[in-house]
Amino acid sequence: MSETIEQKCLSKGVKLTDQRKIIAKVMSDSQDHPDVNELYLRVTKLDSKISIATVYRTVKLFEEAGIIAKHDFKGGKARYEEVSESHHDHLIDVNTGEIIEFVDDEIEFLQKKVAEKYGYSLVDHKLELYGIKKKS
Amino acid sequence: MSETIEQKCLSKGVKLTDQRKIIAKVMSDSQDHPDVNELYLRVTKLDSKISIATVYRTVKLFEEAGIIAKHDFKGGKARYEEVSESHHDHLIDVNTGEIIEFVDDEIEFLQKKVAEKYGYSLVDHKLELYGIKKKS
DNA sequence: GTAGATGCAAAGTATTTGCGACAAG
DNA sequence: CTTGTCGCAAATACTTTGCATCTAC
Repeated sequence: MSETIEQKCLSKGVKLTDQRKIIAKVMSDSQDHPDVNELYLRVTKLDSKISIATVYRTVKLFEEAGIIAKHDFKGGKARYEEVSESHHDHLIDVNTGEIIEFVDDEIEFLQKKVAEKYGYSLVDHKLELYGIKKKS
Repeated sequence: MSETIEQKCLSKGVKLTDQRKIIAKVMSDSQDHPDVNELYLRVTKLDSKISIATVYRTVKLFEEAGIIAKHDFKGGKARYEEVSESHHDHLIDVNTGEIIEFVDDEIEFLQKKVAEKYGYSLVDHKLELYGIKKKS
């Protein structure tokens, strides 16, 4: 891990309140992709007085600062994860909800090529694969 | 166009009410990716008595029958389009909101390969590219 | 005739916001 | 100090649902 969320806040001029420190810690410790309510549950274990409004405000802030990433997987709720060094996409098990992170350079390259073909510069992309586990 | 939405309803045993016929027509005539409210506006131009609840119920029904596709592009609202012969993905202009549909067989193939690699059968996927138009 | 569809309004979710109190820089 | 943040509750946006009525098959 190169830079902690707290460090990123400082370098981006985001004021570090107690609540934000706790939310930052919870995000860092999360290996999954929690939604706001799940985040709220984890956060209130560390400080029971934090309100869900603050969690909403903070994830939005962190997202706009490029510190965490927002996903809209099927299910209606926004889910978040810390932005890491390496970009990756998601393979979602439609039965269990389990999420596998993967990288495929070839696909990345082809995406850029498609955008170019239509006269665009790629600024962002979203790739989600939904699958069912094969019996082995 | 091989089969109309109405024909698909019949072959899937979906009862064809007047409201559904109108919603089917509006979907067929739409070349864009309307959200439910936009759909409601278009539908009520043809029959002002259709309620938005029926539009919600109908798009859900059509989606479950595989007749139309639901997308969750950035913006929070679900958006729909008729399912056509050819599968395609979307390139979205982040400035104008314009949506370009594209197909890239190589990417399709690689997606399947990624899923296999992790022991999964691909049942669905979502690929969205977000770009800005290059000055030419 | 009957199971399923509709319209309406009320109820759910997910998320945002106004405001007075409070805290970081 | 002063600007921005927090907690609370009310507000908003999108979507679903209970119920009495109506309609396609």
